[in-house]
Amino acid sequence: MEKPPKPHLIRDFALYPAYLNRSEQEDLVADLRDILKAAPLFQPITPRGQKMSVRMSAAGRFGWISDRSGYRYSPTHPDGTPWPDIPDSILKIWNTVSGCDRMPECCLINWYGEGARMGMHQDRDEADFGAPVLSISLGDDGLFRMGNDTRGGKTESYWLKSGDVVVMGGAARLRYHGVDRIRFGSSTLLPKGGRINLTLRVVS
DNA sequence: AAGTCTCT
DNA sequence: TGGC
Repeated sequence: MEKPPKPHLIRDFALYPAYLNRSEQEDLVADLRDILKAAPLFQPITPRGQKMSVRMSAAGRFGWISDRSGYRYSPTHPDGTPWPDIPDSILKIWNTVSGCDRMPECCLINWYGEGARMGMHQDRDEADFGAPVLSISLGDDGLFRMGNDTRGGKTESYWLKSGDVVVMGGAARLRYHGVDRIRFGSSTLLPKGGRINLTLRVVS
């Protein structure tokens, strides 16, 4: 409970650069390996039949999934099994920086390989927008773009690096955001390269 | 109700 | 932007 230094604050979007040091990042990756053994990455399909370029999995009571019948939180992996628990190493980060009294119910795991992107979207499948969304970057640099409460208008871009933590709460909670590109191979954290983004959310 | 898509 |  000693950590958070002052974040860069941009319109209620808080960026904690280098929040995790290298060995903390390595410990997280080791925890993720166990999770992904039980809940393998899958490639979601949008309701209109297009493959997303990121690969996903999750931990916690819910994972976010997309398929032809829509976007939703699901208590099970597409293979039918429940998601693994969110490890304490990750819950600790939530408790230290989220400023939220509820625990996260979903730890989404997004793996971005070479060329993977995430289109601009809002996180709005949750029941309580009072709880923030917390994101942890691991591996290759990713170009994150923040927009506004509606589509269009001016946006701001930031290169997120391994170990960075971002909190979208308050007025930033429902802003459109996305990932425009990955600098594939820019980090040595993940042996196969790529970027992992962990997103913690209260969903119910 | 669309919606993290792809196109300009 | 379009529209399962």
